[in-house]
Formats: sequence, structure tokens, C-alpha cells
Amino acid sequence: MEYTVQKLGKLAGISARTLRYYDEIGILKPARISSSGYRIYGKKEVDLLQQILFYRELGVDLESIKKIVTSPSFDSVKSLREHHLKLLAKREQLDKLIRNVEKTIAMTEGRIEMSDKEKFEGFKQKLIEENEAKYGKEIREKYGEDVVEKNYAYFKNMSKEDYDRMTGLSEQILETLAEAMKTGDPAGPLGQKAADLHKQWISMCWGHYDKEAHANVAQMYVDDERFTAYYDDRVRPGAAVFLRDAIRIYTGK
Amino acid sequence: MEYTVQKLGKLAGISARTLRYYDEIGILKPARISSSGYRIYGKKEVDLLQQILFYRELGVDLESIKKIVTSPSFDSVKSLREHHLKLLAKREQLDKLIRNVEKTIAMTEGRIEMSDKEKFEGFKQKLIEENEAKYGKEIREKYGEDVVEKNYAYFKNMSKEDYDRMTGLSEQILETLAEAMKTGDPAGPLGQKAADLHKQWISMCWGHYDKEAHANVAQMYVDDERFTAYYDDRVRPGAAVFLRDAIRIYTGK
DNA sequence: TGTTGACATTAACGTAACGTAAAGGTGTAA
DNA sequence: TTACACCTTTACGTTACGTTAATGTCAACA
Repeated sequence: MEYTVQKLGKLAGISARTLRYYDEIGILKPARISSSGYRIYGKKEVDLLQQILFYRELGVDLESIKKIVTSPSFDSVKSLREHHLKLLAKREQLDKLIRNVEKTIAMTEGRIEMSDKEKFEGFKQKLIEENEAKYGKEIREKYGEDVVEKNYAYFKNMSKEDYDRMTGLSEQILETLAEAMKTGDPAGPLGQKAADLHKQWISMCWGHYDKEAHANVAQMYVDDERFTAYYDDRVRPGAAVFLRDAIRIYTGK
Repeated sequence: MEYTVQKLGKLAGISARTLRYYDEIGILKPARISSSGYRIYGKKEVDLLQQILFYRELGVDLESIKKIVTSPSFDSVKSLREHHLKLLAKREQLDKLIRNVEKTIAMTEGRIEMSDKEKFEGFKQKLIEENEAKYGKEIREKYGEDVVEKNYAYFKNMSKEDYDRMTGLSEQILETLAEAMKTGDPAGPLGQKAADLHKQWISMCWGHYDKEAHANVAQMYVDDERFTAYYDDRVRPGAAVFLRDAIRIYTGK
């Protein structure tokens, strides 16, 4: 339960020098100093260090962290909750970056076109701040929205040929789906053909293919009424559920 | 299509000084210099800057980035794919951190106990490297696994009282579920009671409650055969599906 | 046409968060 | 006691810019 600089450093994945520096700037003082002058840290310090590293991870500078953790009104639970929200926002931004990379790969291979502005999507801190403002009230509702937006986003900057191929595919999916529903069997050859066409379509949208994601999107078609309406209107009621079932079987998920 | 320092800076979300510095260290030279000495950047430079910022986001130092992008064998698509994998690994680590924060909140409120070692889970770079090794072959398979493991992880460090309350809840869920299935109606009072008990149980596991996540877990009970088997064995075949339906109605998702 | 104001330039010093090296003391296992 | 891995302080070095100063440029408006 007692740690020297090196032991605590190893535990937390930071250097001994960093701990001495934190002592120096008064952000994390050891619990006591041994008779020979060694810094000795205890349980309380371990917890405080954890908090400090949480904030550091967020890119907060040490001066601000010091103010936060040494404040007399420092409410660690409240602070953790705020921290939690910020991490969620950060993950959202990271997801944007990931999508950007996927898009850039597709672009480099000539499948889609990207505007200069889009090329930097996901980098800007501003986006994080915008997210934070929204996050106060409703985190998850928005998160669900994003998944939907993701699907539309890829349409915007395609080359003309790809766009034509895609709309062709969409119609084929609808036709095959209509035929397949007459058999009533999502596992049958027509149902599986529909799922396969949908796979091709998804692959074009995303620049790659991934079973797990495919299965998730299929579930989304059932969960999100906008998608449900799209298929049910264009084919026949129950089409979204039928397509989901076919894709589930197709992906084996 | 032509940018000065400030315009490009605004586009990319970085300062003009940064662009001058990148010119100075030879990492991003302008396409040409205007008659009055202004730096003028073109399309090629925009793309290169994007690549540079991708790497910077990953914490790569500029010296290394310079080597990478100025290398004659620099394959941007290959580099982007590697980059993509690293971002996925980073997201995984971020998810660990988020789980850690959630756990810490629960701990601070006295619901569970955490070992010192656990307190720093998610910080260590080592974990990223381990992930990268695994990522080479099968990314998504493992990602699916994690969601399952997440559910088990919280059991390990609970206090005795909480553990007892939780096992009590589990049994209540199973009993209520059995009764509810006799009515055949997931929307009925018994079905909704089962969903509510399950909500309490989930809340204990996670330290907080979230409708979206609840609905997702319910879907997982159907998708993952280990969970399906658990409920179907203990109650009766079809129990997992019944519980999912009840929770879907309960959460309104 | 002159002036304003937002841009651009180079030069140079400042900074945060440590890394690293020097010079020395401490603890313990062989 | 000797080796060796730890600890200490002091102090200078490093990265990736921020900031300030002193000065030049361009488009627009009185």
C-alpha cells in the first residue's frame, strides 16, 4: 500500500521524473518523506494521481488540473461525471476521424470525391465544444442520430459513375426484396440474394465491408422508423424486418 | 484552390504559426512563393497537411512524420490503412478509459471496490501495443468479444453486500420471467416487471442507467448464444427473446 | 490618393512538460 | 563489503509551437 516514485510510476505507467515534477509544482505531494529522504505515496495519493491522469488524458494542462484538484470545493464524483461526458465527446470526435480516414482511403482509390473542407473533419476542437454543448441534456439520443447521419453522409461526394451504380443497386435490392417476400423465407435463395446485394451496396457506402456492422445496420432498419418507413413504403409492410432477418442469416450474426 | 497561411490554417483548424513552422522544418513547403513573399499552398499541400495531421493526432512527433511523408517509398494508401488500424486501437483504449471512469464513479459512491492496479487501466500505452498485435488478423471479431467481457468485468470487484443483492435480483428476474412467459405478453404487467428488475440489475452492474444501452444489451441476449443459452436453460426456450421484447417495450426503443 | 485595417513577413525570445545527465546517498542480497 | 538497483537534488536540453516586435502588402473606402 506504500509506493516509492518508481513503484508508483510503474503502476500508473508514468516516469519517476514525472512524479518528482508533480511534487515540484505542487500538484501531487507524497504522503510523507522517509528518514532517508525518499518520497512515500499512500492510498490517497494513488487516487489523486488517477484523477490527475484522467484530466491529463483530456489535454488539460497541469496548471488547470492543479486548480481543479486543490480546490476546496473539489467534488470528485461530480468532476468524474463531467469527465465522463468529455470522454464520450472525445470518442465521438475520434469516430469522426475514423470515418474520415475510411473516406480518405476510398477517395485515394478514386471511388469518391472529397472537398478540402471535409478533409479536415474530425480534427477541429470546435466540433468537440459543439458536442459538449449538446451533451448537457441528451447524450444518447444524439448518438443514435449520428449513426443515421453516417449513412447519408457518404452519398454527398460520390463520383457520378458510382452514384449511378449505387442507385441501380438500390433498385435491385428493392425488386429482389419484393420477390423474396413472396416466398416468405428470409433464408431462401431470393432472401439471401437480397442480403448479398445489400452487402455490395454497403461496401460501396463505406469503402470496406464488415459483417458486424452490416448486421447492426440491418437491426437499425427495424429500430429506426425512418428506415423502416423507407423499406415498408417502397416494398410492402414488414420489408425492413424481412431484410434484417435475411441479413442476420447472411452474416451469421 | 489556393490558400495563404491563414486561410489554410482556418481550413485545417491550426495556426498560421504552425504552418510557418512546418515550412521551417521542411515538413510542408508551400507550392510557391508569391511575388511579395507570401506562402501559397495548393491542392497537393492540402492533402499532405491532412496526412500530417492524421499522424500528429496519433501522437507521432514531427521528426518521424517528416521521415514518413518524405520517404520516396511513401505509400499513402498503405499508410492510411495502418493509420486506420491505429485509430481503432486508440478507440478501444478510450473505451477502456471510459469504462474505468464509470467504475471509478461506482467505487467513489461505495458500490464496488477497485484494486490500485485497476485504477490505471486504460492509461497504459502497453495495452495499445498488445491490441495492435491482435488487430493484424481479426479486428471485429475481438471487438464483439469485448462487449461480452465488459459485462463480466464488473462482477470481479464488488463488495459482498452488493454481490448478494445482485444475485438476489438475478433470481427474481428469472422467476418473474417464468411467470410472465405464461401470459405470453411481453407488454403485460409481469413482462414489464421483469424488464424493470433487469433495469435495476443493469444499473448495479454499470453504476448508471441508460435506455439505449439497456436495449442494446437486450438485443445481445438474443444475438449471443452464450446469453441466449443462459436464459433459455434457466427459464424455458424463448426466454431470451421474450426478455428482449419486454425490455424493448420498456425502454421504448 | 491617402489612409485604414487586416493580412503577410522574419527574427527572436518564451513556454509546458517533461527527458537526460551529473554527482552523490541508501537498502539489501550475496 | 561489495555490487547493484534504487533514491536524491541540480541543472541544462527538447519539442512544438505561442507571443511579441518590427516591418511590408493588399483591398477598400473617404
